[in-house]
Amino acid sequence: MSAPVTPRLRFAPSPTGPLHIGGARTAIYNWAAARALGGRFLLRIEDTDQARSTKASLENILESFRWLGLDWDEGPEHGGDFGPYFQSERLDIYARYGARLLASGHAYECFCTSEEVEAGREALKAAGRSPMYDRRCRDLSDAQREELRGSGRVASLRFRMPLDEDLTVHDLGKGQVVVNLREVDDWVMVRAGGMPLYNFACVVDDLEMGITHVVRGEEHFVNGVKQLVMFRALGQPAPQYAHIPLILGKDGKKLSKRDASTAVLDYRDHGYSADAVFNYIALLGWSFSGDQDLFTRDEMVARFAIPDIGKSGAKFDEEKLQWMAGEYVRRAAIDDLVAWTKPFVLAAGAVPESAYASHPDLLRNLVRCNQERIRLFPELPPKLGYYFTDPEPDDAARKNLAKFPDAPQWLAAYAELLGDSAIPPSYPKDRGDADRVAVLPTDRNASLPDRSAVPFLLPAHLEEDARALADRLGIKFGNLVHPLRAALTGTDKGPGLFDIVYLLGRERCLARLSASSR
RNA sequence: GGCCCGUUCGUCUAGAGGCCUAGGAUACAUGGUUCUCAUCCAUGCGACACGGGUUCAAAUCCCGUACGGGCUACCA
Repeated sequence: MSAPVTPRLRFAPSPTGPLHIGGARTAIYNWAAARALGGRFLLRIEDTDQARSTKASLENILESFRWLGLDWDEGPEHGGDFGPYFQSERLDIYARYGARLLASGHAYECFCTSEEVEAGREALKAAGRSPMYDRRCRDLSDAQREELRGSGRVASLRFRMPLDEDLTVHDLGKGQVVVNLREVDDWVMVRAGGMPLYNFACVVDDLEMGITHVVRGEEHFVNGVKQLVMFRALGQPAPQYAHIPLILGKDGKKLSKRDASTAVLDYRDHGYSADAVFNYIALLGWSFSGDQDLFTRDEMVARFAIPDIGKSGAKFDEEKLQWMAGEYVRRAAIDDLVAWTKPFVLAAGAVPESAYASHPDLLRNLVRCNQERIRLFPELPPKLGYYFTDPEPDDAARKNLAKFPDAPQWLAAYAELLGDSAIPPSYPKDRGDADRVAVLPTDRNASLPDRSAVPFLLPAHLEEDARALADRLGIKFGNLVHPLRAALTGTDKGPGLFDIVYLLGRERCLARLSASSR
């Protein structure tokens, strides 16, 4: 009996651009599979294309991982026993494998130039056959090789694929697929310059790093075939591959920038909850259960299995992502939500920065009062501005103010009522315990607390008093509330009006009322 | 062109021969709650691509067609 093998999975991006949604989904599935299997998850950087690899892309990928909550056990910044984890630092290892495959006859030197290979392809195409390398260097004699070398040509290394074989591939994503190997090129393993290419380096690393499962996009299916054959040539077992469909845009084609932001961090910058983005991406091609769309990372790990990944392409639907972002906002712990929205609030200048430190409970209440009214973080600042700056009434507010000629008198009456009431002072004054005593928004189903038990009248008391005032004035409650809201907030929508009065405080309310009833 | 894969409400999906007059979510519509908006609740709208088989029975199995996607680099 052989020893149990620790499952090891990897995500192996090339740092040639920001991490995009599709890559993130692949990463999530590999991560979840590693965790579900009780294995290890590693990050390997495939930077053999020196011309296109950048440091900024690497940083972007790592930051995307951190933001999404994907932790890796081995790789950049974490080390590990199977390093180095940058392919550019593993060149000697590739050289060793290249020599070995050359010696065993599984690889051969090719002296063709790119132009010659391309010309050969064109010729085949013209003859109605599949365009591929014509294999003219496959069976060169030693003498011929020396002659080519002597003429100044530099060899690349090609893999000698079987010429005629039906290979049965067992793919965790696609099931059993029979591939005619004659359809597959003698692919280049090492460039003429000596740099290894993807398929070659990938096999060496997956082997050396003990990778057991690989989940990746189906654009890699044929690569998988090449890699399988190379593992066989090495006499080593290949990982289990799962090739999964791509994420599509609205037009049904591979997701592109035309459809939506494709970079993961754009969603961070646009104020989406990271948990929501993780959850939504995970759902693109995998389902938690028949009737539950929202789940945590731990819940996903508890249920995830590679064969359950869907077989057909999923379209990226930004509307559902937004709904999900809203769900996560509504479920968020208040201190998290305050922290997440803070950069957006400050950037918009909606709240003085010092207020976060001097009036934390006021901030909590302000955010809580809007928690069910926003989906993305940038939606919050416009709803907070009027607590700190006198608003300019919008059209709807103006209309509510002008609807009844008597409204100014009603507002004056309300101002008088407020003037005689015990309500908290306005920011930046010290509001004492006001924002701790009242945890807003007010629960309409809660019973009315005793007035003598609290230092200030609570919103529920204020409402009770306002209803009494409306009765005295002989008007409907709504006729008082609508102009009042307009005068106080400059708009016709928002949290419960008496929560607003409470949060606005005495000075601001009275000032705005006197301005409006003039 | 060749090779490979896929096809359930607009979208994401559940469904692994009878539990399906196909379930959930989103979106949309209507109604309810409320001082507004939002939330929430209720209801509605809406799909097994098509054609043949196999079977007592098919969304589920097989074949074909159509449509869609991927690959076809000295990129990954």
